[in-house]
Amino acid sequence: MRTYGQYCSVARALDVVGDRWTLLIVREMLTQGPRRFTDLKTGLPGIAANLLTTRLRELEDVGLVRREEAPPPIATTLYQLTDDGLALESVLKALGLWGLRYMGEERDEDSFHMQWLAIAPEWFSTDTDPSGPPATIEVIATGEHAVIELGGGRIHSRVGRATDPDLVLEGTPRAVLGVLTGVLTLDRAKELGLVANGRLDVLDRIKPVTSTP
Amino acid sequence: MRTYGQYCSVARALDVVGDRWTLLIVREMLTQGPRRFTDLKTGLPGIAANLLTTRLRELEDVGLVRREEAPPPIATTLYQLTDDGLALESVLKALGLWGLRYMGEERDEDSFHMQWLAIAPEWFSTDTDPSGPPATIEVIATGEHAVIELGGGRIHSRVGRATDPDLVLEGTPRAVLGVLTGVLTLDRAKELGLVANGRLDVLDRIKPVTSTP
DNA sequence: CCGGATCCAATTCGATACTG
DNA sequence: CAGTATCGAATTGGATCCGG
Repeated sequence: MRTYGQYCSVARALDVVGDRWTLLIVREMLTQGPRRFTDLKTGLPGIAANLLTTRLRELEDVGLVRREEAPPPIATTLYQLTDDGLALESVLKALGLWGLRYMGEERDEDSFHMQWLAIAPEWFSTDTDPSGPPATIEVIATGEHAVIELGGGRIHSRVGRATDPDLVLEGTPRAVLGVLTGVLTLDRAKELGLVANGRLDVLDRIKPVTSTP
Repeated sequence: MRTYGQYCSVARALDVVGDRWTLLIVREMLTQGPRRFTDLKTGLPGIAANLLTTRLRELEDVGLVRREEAPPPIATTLYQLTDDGLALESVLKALGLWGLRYMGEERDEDSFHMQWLAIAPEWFSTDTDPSGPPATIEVIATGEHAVIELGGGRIHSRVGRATDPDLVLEGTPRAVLGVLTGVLTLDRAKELGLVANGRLDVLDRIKPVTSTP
């Protein structure tokens, strides 16, 4: 772990999590919970196995990750974030919110996992009608499914299928992400191939969070 | 600029600002305003000149930095953040707030600049008495001076000397930072060598911001 | 299959020296 | 002051191999 050698909390933070891949490894465990080595490798297309090994050991050494030997019948080691690791959520939210400005272009070589899209409305959007009735949106992109649930002023999302959703959205990752974060109007998203079936008014409740915390 | 190749806004953000030194270069311009090449190099102890050149060009290419040829008598080029660059403030705040947990240890080899300390109360603390009278704190560490001003619920800080401050704090960077961010009690800081002269009650108005935005 | 370890090529970084 | 040029050191990426 190379250090910047500066007595500054930003530099200190980057000393710990500034290396390549580190924050993306944290993202995986933060949004998915305890993961096996192979799960992490799958969720991080392009990472070399030895580098993942190295990073996990570094994260363990600085106390951001805890490894747990799962008992039989699983009989494998699980990697999970400690409280200090979980506290990085605000950093990932700020980075992801800022990075939304670069989501306008989809590159052909880009990999995609539904969990990256699913977290977007939970982190970057807000329900403008907190006292409104609960609502469920099912999202489909590249054949994968996710569920967005609104209720009590909170937006929660997870990978998987919904039973009896109020609205179903299907399209490219970009089109779906656009409407769920408010950077695309529904009309514009439809021009990009989005198909929406159900109670479209639910979308009016979703607005982007204001940038400055 | 190596890319992670993931359609995820966190990964996209790291594609742009995840390289070594990049966020620290942004920190300099964000907290200090437009800077010359040499100013940046001075504020970033340890960076190689060629790497600074490379990073500045990359930042310019992605539209986060604008270079401006200052007219005579300055006759030099100034580097400043664009609006997209300024929007990284929330990322640096989140990182710096998280990184405070690592400020407990001062390493002998660490470099220190007053501007790194001065930004701390502005970013990581809050005035719990917004309707209280304006107050001025002068801070001295390693021979450098800074001014912290409270008033109207805001905390503002800058490098330099104060005229007629309500309180003067002098000590090691760690001791001063500790009291200004609320991670050290005044008594504990005094044990670490802090000298405080003036209206100590002003310190009671300063509390750490809550972690989650 | 899972969780690595090992090896090697490609890339990036850091230190120093040098220039207009 | 504001960078280039150069070169060795360190890091990263990719492939392969291995014990349970």
